[in-house]
Amino acid sequence: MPLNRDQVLLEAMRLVDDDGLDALSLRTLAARLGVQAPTLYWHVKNKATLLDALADAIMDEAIGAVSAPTPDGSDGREWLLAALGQLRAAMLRHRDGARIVSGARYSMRRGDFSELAMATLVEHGADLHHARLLVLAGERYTVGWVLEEQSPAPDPPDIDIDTLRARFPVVTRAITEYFSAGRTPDDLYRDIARLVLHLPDETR
Amino acid sequence: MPLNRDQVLLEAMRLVDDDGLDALSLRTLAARLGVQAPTLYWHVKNKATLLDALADAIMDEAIGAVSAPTPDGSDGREWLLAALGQLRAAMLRHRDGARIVSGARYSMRRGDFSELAMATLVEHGADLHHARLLVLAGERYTVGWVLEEQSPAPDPPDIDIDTLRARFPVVTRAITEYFSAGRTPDDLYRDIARLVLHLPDETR
DNA sequence: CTCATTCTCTTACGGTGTTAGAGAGGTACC
DNA sequence: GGTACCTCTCTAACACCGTAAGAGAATGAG
Repeated sequence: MPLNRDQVLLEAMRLVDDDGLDALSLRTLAARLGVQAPTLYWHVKNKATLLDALADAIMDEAIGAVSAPTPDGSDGREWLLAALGQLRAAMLRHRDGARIVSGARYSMRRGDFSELAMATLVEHGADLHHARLLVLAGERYTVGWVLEEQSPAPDPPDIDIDTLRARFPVVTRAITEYFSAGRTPDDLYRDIARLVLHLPDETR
Repeated sequence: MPLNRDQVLLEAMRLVDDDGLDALSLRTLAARLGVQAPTLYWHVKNKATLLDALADAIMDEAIGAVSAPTPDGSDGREWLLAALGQLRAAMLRHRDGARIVSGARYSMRRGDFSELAMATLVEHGADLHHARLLVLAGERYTVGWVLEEQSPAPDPPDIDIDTLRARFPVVTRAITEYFSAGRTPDDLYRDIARLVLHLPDETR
């Protein structure tokens, strides 16, 4: 039974999930599929398009998880908040997910997400101007956020906590205050997203 | 006169500005400095730290360009908007600047920027909670934005305009409407940033 | 039986980051 | 003056990378 493009993509995603984007080479991917590296070129144009396909897959997950638009009277921004949460979740589900999405040279699925979001907002009564600003703000914020969230923490010997406290007093105070109240990174993402979308602050 | 770490960094930045981040290899960098590749290891630990140093340099430009905090009574968010504009400008000044900044494994200067921003906001009377949310929102949005802004447009044969119109009707309508009014990408960034920071809409 | 298609193979090229270690040049000390 | 050290650059090599060219096996159609 011959290899198949979907199997290649699936195994590529597994490899990335296991060992990270930097560990994805055509040779190791081929090895996991029991095949030689140049064979992959039969199924995939080159590595760049493979990465684009991975980005598409992540965006598909996000779009698929977005709930159906709520009834017309409700606030479209609440729906958008949930949609952005699904986008974040889809990227978070895969190691280096945000890097993959943001690194794609062109992904139609990213456009699909924006289209869905803007159209839904307009359906809910937003004018085009605000829909545009809200969706762009939300998307860019979310990608930037997860990019940071997934970047590996520096090695402990590399940096020590007291130096940080001294150099960044306000920042450290701000984050310890936030998390000491039992809140999670998910909460922080959501609280800021609500700010970005001009939804009422739900903190405390 | 022996080579020097600063010259290495300067030439690396020049190379990136000329030919893009993907063209930065230790061999070509060495060649531009009239030296063999392994020589660079005397001045720089490895390529990753070189990239971190480039990110630091960009962040230094941004921090250096940030205006002195305005008098106490004024709105700190207007100051933050200007600071974020300088961050964007610094990344935009260098090819792949946002990729370099977002790819840095750890850059103290990014912390410096956040600290400066949060401290200034607090100085201007914001409480810690809002300072935290505003700064994080603004930074992540800005990095996400410029990352997109600097990603190369796909080749024209690769995608055609009518397909886009059909697939993304609302999005294309939104962006053509925006730019047909004579507005620039700079305006769009700033309009959305004002939304993110809850500053009054200045559009039209 | 033959031909064409589909898929995988081997071989190879030019590039990458990085290591090991030799060696040149200058400076400091005995 | 000799000699030990430090600074900086070199050559040589390793293991890896993405990718191209083209041979060859397997399969199915006419």
